[in-house]
Amino acid sequence: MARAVPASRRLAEELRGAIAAGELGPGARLPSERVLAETHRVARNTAREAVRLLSDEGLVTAVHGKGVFVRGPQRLLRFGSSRYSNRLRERTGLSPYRAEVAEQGRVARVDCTSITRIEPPERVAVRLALDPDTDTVVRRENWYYADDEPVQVGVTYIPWAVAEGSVLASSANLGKGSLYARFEERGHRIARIREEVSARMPTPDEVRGLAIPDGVPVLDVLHTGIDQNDLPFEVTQFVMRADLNGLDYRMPVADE
Amino acid sequence: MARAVPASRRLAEELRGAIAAGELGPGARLPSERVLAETHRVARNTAREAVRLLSDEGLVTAVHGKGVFVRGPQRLLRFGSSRYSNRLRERTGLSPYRAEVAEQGRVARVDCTSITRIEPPERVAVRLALDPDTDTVVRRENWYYADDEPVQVGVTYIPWAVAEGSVLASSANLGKGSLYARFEERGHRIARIREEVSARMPTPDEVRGLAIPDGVPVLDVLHTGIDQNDLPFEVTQFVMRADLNGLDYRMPVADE
DNA sequence: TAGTGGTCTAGACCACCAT
DNA sequence: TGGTGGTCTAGACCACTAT
Repeated sequence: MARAVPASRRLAEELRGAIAAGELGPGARLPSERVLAETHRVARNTAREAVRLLSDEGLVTAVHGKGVFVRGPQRLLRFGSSRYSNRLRERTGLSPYRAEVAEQGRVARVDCTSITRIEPPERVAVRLALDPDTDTVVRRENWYYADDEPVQVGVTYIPWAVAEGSVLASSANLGKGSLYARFEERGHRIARIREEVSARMPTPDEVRGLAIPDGVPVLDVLHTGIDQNDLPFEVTQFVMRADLNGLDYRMPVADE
Repeated sequence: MARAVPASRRLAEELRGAIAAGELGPGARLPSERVLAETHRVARNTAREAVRLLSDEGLVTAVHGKGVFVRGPQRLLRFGSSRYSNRLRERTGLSPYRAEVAEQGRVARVDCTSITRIEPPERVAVRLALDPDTDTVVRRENWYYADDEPVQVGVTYIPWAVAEGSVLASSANLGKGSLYARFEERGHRIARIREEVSARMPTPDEVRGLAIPDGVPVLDVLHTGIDQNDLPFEVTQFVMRADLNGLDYRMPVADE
């Protein structure tokens, strides 16, 4: 005989089915935990456990005092290599983030919350080909919002030799064309990028800072900008809410 | 006065601190739920809740009957555009997956578990520029293992016009050089790829199939292969355990 | 057999939200 | 004020692992 399926899982499966079948569409409220418990003749904790299973899958979100709601698919902000296109930057004067958010009819905001000079973390030093003991970098922390909702954090590391004496090292306001225009003035025109992508659950700090619901992972992207002379001149670590952001890369395949 | 922090969260924080400080290193066993409950003077359910918070963060894994263990960082299998390199394929005869796994001293295995002919899903049809009502595709499902542990699933869709009459449409065993060598024989040499990356929590099916622990998301990669004439000839959806897989892309930036 | 995590009960009180 | 989710208690029994 088949192993018994726990009541909480059966209830979860039933609700999952209702969501998949569209009986509970995006935004719909689930029956309250107490109602679920009563109708299914289980303790409230058991019904609650079922809801938690769905929440951990990212299917529903609980709102204290209001109820549990079905999450709908959200339109993703899509970022790819084109966001670093020199042409795009020169034509629009818009940062790639602003362009993508505007495209979706939302309001973009970017805050530079801190600029410091530090010793580079190990993995940053490696990618910038710096000596972690003697070289320093400028660390710029940026928060990205869409309609005042935080969607990404980016921490950029710039070798001191590159940033020294420019607004890169001192000012939150970078002026027209933003970051990469300033790099170009310093002799570094972006030619190639490397992006190392992984995904993980957010840390408690990230959950707070980005207001991340249960059951939503983050994309962790380590970006390296490389100039016309094959020199890496900038590393940025992006942490993105995975329910609001995606990546869209187009690239040639090495031939010959 | 500051809002009170629930006991379960305080306990979780304490354990998180012990893990971060290295007092509980990778592989270490946490005190049992009953011991935690007694030493912290809370009910077992409360201690259990604390452990669950850590589990949902991906910091620990519970093993029924044995205990709760600290998860260590695992070495990622890294995949990027180079895996589609024609040169690599021609030089080694190895599939890119096998090459990466071998590099890490692990044993690779790939199983093709099904080959069917179907109407393409909407998003596949769009990327292959097919008519979803009249065109059909060959669907090949592949499971990827490292040391007999499942790490990825890939579902490849190939237009019938491309696959017709070749082993692509019929045989799990593709022969030397594997998939892309066969495409080339059919006149499609891979020139560019597009990869659309997102992350999410796994479905219950994926949890079962890939044996995914709690607190581990998946990378969901929609890959499109494009040939020398700018024709898309293949779409693959990869679902990868995010604790074992990463992506590593290097690409030029559009200039001028 | 003893110890572990997994599930469940039947309560209780608190914090948040709408009316 | 009444309904919602959030937290907690003090038990109970089951399923799995080790010895």
